[in-house]
Amino acid sequence: MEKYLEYTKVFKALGDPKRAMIVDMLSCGELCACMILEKFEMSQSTLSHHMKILCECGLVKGREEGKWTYYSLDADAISKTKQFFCNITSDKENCICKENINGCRGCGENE
Amino acid sequence: MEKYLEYTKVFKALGDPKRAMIVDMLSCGELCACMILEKFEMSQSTLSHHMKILCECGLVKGREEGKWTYYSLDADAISKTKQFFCNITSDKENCICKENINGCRGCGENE
DNA sequence: AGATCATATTGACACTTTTCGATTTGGCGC
DNA sequence: GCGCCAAATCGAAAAGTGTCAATATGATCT
Repeated sequence: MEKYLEYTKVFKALGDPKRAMIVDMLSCGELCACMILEKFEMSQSTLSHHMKILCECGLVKGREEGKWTYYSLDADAISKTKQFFCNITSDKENCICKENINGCRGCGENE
Repeated sequence: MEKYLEYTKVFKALGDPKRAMIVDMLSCGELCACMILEKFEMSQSTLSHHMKILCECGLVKGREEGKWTYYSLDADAISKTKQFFCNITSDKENCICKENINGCRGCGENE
């Protein structure tokens, strides 16, 4: 159950087009906040807020260097997320849907 | 840009732990709504709302049979989503972050 | 030390989302 | 046709989200 919460946080972060674009931008390497800001019509505080969400879910890491902050993707978080997505979308043994659930006549027990 | 919107809708749908669990449940095969409902502490109207969101983003398909509605994952939507996720998280040519952007002194131009 | 620049934080607002109970719709069996 | 069942829709309340301007923080430069 906590596993779901952990990853739904990541999906929630990606569930905003601007944040998804930011991830896309970062996919080729580190960028400082000011560079990301240039590419969006968005106030500086709004960008900072989006970056915080991306960092808090683990997908992005921030590295401070002097007055600048450089952001980059966290490869480990990304591969774990990919795996989680594959997990919840592919067939497996002992899945809930294979249990015999009583009281639901729509599930094939008495037809 | 529309591509982002299309898929962020999917991520938004997965950005709720209960919906992620529902997807997980459906990963092994079709289930009727009543069976899903049994597994959650959630009102019937709330479940119906979640199923609508999952269907609207394309991840899930509903099939009506008599008074029951059976839900299942859409394999095509899933593989496309996986691909989109891989796309925005992996390195590529001509990425924005490789452009030479003026005015941002934090991006390595004058150090 | 004071000015300036890059970010982060705060507070406020509009908008969206989650949730429920109540109602509606449509199928099935008597 | 009538009542029952499964699911969808409606309306409302509470919580969460995206956004901005204003302010705070903290580093660098003169």
